[in-house]
Amino acid sequence: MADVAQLAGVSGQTVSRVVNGNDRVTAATRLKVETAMRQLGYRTNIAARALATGRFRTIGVVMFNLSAVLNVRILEAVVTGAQTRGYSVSVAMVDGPTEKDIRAAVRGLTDRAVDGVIVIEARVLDTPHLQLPEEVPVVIADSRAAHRHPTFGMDEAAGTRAAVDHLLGLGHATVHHVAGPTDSIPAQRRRAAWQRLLKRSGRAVPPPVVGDWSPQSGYDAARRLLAADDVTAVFAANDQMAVGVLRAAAELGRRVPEDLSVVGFDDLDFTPFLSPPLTTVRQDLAAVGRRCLEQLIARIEAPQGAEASASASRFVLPELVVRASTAPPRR
Amino acid sequence: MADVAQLAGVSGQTVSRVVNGNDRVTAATRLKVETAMRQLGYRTNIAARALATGRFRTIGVVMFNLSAVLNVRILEAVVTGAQTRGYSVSVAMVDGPTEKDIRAAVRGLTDRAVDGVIVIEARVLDTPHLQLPEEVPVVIADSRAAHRHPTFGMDEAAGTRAAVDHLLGLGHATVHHVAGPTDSIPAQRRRAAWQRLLKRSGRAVPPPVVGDWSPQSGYDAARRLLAADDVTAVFAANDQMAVGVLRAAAELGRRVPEDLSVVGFDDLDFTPFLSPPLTTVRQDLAAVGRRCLEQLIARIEAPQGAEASASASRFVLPELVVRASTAPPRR
DNA sequence: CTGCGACATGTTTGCGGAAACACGCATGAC
DNA sequence: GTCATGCGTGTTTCCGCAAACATGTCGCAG
Repeated sequence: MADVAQLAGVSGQTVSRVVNGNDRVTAATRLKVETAMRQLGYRTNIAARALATGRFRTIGVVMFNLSAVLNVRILEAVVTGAQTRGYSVSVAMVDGPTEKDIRAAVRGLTDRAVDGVIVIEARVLDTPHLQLPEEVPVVIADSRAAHRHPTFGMDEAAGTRAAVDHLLGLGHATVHHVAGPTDSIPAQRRRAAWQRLLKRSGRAVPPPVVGDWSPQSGYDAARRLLAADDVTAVFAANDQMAVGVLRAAAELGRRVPEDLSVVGFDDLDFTPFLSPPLTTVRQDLAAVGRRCLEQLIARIEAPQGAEASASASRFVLPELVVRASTAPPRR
Repeated sequence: MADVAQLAGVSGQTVSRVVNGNDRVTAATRLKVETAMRQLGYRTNIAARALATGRFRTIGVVMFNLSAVLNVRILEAVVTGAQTRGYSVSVAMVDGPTEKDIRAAVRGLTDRAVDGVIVIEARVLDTPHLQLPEEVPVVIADSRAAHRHPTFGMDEAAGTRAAVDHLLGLGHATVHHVAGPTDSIPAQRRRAAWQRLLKRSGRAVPPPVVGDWSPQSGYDAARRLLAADDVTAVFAANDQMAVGVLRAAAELGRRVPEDLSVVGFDDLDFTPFLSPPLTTVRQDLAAVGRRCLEQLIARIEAPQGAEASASASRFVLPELVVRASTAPPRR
């Protein structure tokens, strides 16, 4: 910076002013400085700026794993959004499902210099109310609102209702459920909603079979489920497991949808091309990512009193996509 | 830091020594300092450290998009690896496929303070030899070696050979190809290898149908391909498109594998559960990510003369997984 | 008993930029 | 004509840490 200042015949402070946009600088001096910067290939050192300002223009994202396609979609939305707002994104992965692990990850990130943190899918076992250190603003991408921080997510109950009502409306006596892992919040909520809906309709609530989101676990679950031959409708907590269910049905000679209706969750890109095309629940995860980011940046840039802006609806509504894997039960 | 120093009754420099590990500090003073740090909740300010040392302990990753599952696997490996080595990871997404776009992204990253950059899938249209600014070490995750920077990737030719040889060995007269987009390097290489292999075996080389990696494009391609009824074997450049092929075959009444053999590429987690389970080529992308990271960190930490360590094999060998979507042609 | 090292610790300085303040000059009101 | 005002620019200082060098202390050999 000093070199630029000297070449342009001004003080370093003036260079700083030019770099940071329009403080009052004459067009002439601005031009001189800009020319000098270009000649010298000047790049501002962001460590120095961060040291002086206390801001990093970086946000941290905490994730549990990147195998879950849906979480990646949130990440993608956050990264692209952040980029256009002039922020960069630091990604951290956390191993365990406890609040302690998350806290460690967030600490690692704040040590590492971020202005704010987004936690994607707060899969916490040990506490229902995630509370993180207050050093920087935190926003959580999750489907329950119980955290101490602003939270955005899907309306899991609405998605589940769409699926269950669809099957019930088709005439099925009840709906069996292949659930996600018990330490996953979305899985918990889908399962709870499924149970509540069946009860409310006065249907039998068969014991759910728990999977781990993987196709293999869906397959295993279905093998167990389909041992009984009165099962006519299965709601899987995600599409991957639904694929496993479809496979098990094929192996057991149960035709879908004639003998068995199957509904998934997520609407992954290949689901329309399965045999049969899968009826599933579509979620707009990118919207969740975008909202998290907006909220976070709002908090970062308006340190106090930014609470008011919590107006935007916190939960995105999913949408049932009916394809060919569901039909009325044969009688 | 000054507060800690005062509380511990030592100089700031000694605190710095304790924080940065084992310079020679007495166990006693180390203990005093550590106690003081804990009492005060001291966290080292990494901006200041970066300013003083010129190092950021951050690496940047440039990606084209996060929809491609395989690229995400590389990212995941890089993030976890970096974390254990004490580095954090900054992700940048680049929109366009040209070298200019990539260069802009890398610049953005270096402006943003990274010690090195990993470029995942250098999808470049305008130049076969990607060359990036030399300010920091760059490593490329790609399946061709022509870049000016260390490169790690899959052996696309070997994977393609496994698939094509398998089909030819089964007795198919030739193999049709659903290719990936023309601006993708892996797609180009798979297509070129496929063509070369057919020629070398003296087989007819049918015109490939180009898709965009999506299941939909695979479906469309197969509809076109299967209009002719002498097609007995299809090699799709990725699993997603293979799913589309499977679907099209089902709709057209072609049984797989009796009437049509299909091979995919990637071995996504759900492929064993398709109907029929898909024969495909498995790639260990995590290994690619790990090697890129190792190489990059080696370069970062040994600024000069690190060239010698290019010994590790640059291309990971994929592996054919034979399942139920391939069979000898009916005669 | 002296002197030399080795080692633990303190002091000084600088990394590159921005905030706070100081300064000089032109302008306009009285 | 004098003085407050506003604006562009320069000066000083500090952000928090680590590198380089300086200092003090102790042990041990001669």
